[in-house]
Amino acid sequence: MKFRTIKGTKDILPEETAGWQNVESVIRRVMRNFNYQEIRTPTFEQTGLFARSIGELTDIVSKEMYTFLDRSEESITLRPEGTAATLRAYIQNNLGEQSPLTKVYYIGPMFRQERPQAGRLRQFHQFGAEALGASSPQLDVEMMVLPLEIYKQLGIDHFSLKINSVGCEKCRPAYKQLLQTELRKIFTQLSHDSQVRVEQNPLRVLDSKDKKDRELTAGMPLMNEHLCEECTVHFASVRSLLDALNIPYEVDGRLVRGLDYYTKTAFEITSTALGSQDALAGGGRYDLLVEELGGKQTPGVGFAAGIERLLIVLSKLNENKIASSAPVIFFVGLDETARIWTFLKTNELRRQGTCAEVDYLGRSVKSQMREANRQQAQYVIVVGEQELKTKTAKLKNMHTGEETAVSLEKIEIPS
RNA sequence: GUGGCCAUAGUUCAGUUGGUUAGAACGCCAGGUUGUGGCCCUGGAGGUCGAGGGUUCAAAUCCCUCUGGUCACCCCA
Repeated sequence: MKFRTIKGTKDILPEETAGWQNVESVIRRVMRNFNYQEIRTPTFEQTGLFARSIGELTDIVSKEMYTFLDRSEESITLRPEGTAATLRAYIQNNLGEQSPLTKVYYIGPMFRQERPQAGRLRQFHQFGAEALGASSPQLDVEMMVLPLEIYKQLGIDHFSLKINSVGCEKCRPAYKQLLQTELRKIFTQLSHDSQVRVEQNPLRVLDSKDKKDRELTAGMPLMNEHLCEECTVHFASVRSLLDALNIPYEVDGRLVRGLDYYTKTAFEITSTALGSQDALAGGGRYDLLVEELGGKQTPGVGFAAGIERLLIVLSKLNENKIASSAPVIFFVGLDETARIWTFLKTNELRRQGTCAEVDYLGRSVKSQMREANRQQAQYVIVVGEQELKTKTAKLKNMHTGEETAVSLEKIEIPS
């Protein structure tokens, strides 16, 4: 075979699209109910936008981005996530000047050049939301409720929500130093990856998946134990709002997440139905990011969720079985005259809003009937010389096998 | 980026210790009396055995390289 999809990319085939569309429509419906409006940004941006927002030292920026020079030698990157571009659009179009609070959602492909595995692709799809302009913990909670509600409406009830507070510019630096001092004491025993992080991003050491690192850092001070007054209150509000909404969650003091821009709240939703890539959604607050990207100081919160991973969970639970569309009526033409008539009639019905189909391959009656059956057509009308002469035909119900007379002038389909 | 496993019809898989024209099921196509599907029956098409090299009288089968897939590490959606 000459051409294949690029490693880590996939065709979404006709038999799968009904399931995708169903998921997308639930996402859009829930977003609408929560009063979020869709935003669509380009799939590629200036490389600097991502480097600046996500963080130069993160894995995403340092080794996973699809970056290339375009013909004018500008460095371009295929978006690895949705927040950066959304905020860029927010700033560029002065959305903050038009209303004090902006609530938007997006849905579309993202790109990261990682080694593919279960639940991880190089082009994958995310949906997510951002609320810009308010620092209320209510919005932090809304960002958790949104994906949970979408999952619930799709029939998923088993997931776990982990939350943490990663502090702010006031309390994080002091904690960071404290943690670094502790980490340096056990430096030589840490895994290579963690050693690198001790200086660059010590909080991430606590989030290491390495078993030995976990044991070594077991008694270490946690960020959420060293929050400033403002962050403490904020975190407590988030928790009490979750309690009030009866949403089960777990405080995980080690949760940091891989993007540098989070402040205060960080959260993650995981599912045991997934393999080792078990994160279904993640998000958090980013009160410094808009300013970092050149906008006015604006607080914000958001989340992002993977659609492929959601579909994996749904298929494991045997949910989201959406039947693809089938013709309401299938015409069988017997001779050339009838074939032309059925083709024209099919077009007429289609334009009136009925899904109709004919045979285009010049097949036998038996074959045409088989085709109608294969396509799960609801009704079949066989048209030949006789039918065209009398202007009446038999409407066959393919489910019951029953045949009733219909006028070819005015085809009425029982509802 | 590192590692394990895998690669045979459209699909899911068989294929003995290397040995004739590489099989099955499902799917697809066509028939089973003059113009009717589903079940059933009959027949048919469809494979450079991932690619390249090597060992051998002989390779789908053994060895090497590459490519692709998959899972895991790392990280994340």
